[in-house]
Amino acid sequence: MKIATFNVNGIRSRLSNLLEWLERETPDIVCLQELKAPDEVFPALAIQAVGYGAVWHGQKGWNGVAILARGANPVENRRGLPEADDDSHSRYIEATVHGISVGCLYLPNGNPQPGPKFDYKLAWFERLIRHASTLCDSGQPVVLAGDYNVVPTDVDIYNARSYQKDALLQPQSRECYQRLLAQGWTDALRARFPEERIYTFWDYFRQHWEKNSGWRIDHLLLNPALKPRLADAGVDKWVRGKTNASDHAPTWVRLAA
DNA sequence: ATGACTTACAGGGTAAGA
Repeated sequence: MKIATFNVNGIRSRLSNLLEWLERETPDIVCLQELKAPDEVFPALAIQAVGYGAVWHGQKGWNGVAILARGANPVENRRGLPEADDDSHSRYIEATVHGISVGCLYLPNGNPQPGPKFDYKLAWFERLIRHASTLCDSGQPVVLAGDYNVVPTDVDIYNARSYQKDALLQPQSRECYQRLLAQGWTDALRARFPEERIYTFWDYFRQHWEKNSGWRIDHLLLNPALKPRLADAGVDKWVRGKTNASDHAPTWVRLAA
């Protein structure tokens, strides 16, 4: 079973790229972020036509998350994190698929920092950490996947010095990520490749894709009930190399059975 | 310090991304 996360940077602008990737790689479960579209225009029919059921949580203009399942309909457990009734950002959706609980998240960027956007990022992260604790200990297999907007270490970006003041590299952001992992989660890509530089995002500027000047910010976290099934992990870089690509590439894990 | 790109919203320039 292959589970992937993909920040599409606009589901309408990226639909043909998304469908091409789904048909070529046939992931079983997909977490999407940055739909940038209200719920009523989510392209459910086109996605269904290539064999996927979906649940989605969008909004006008930005943010937006969805979970797709090949040959199945995800059963939605929640939309939005607990304690976030006044949060207008669509950044979290959770569903059960093939016996696995799937949390799909789009963590706030937080730039510029310091400032209100960074405060919002850290507050959102704290709510995620509290909710993740119950998921981690549930005894059920859980994957928590998405665009975390955190560069975990200096090995996870092509040039950490250039971005020392960026919200994604701040000690507070990294400390939150480490506290999340300390609950018992496994960062699947880093577990599969303990040393290598692996990137999941290349911005559109200065030919960064062509020069492989990337960042690792899309993560798949497995709880202890799921970790024993981790068989492989990777990044579908070919998707980033297509014309009209998202600035992120699909990032995935393969599970036994 | 800024801008380099891209998307959405809107029908032009601004907000947002990371």
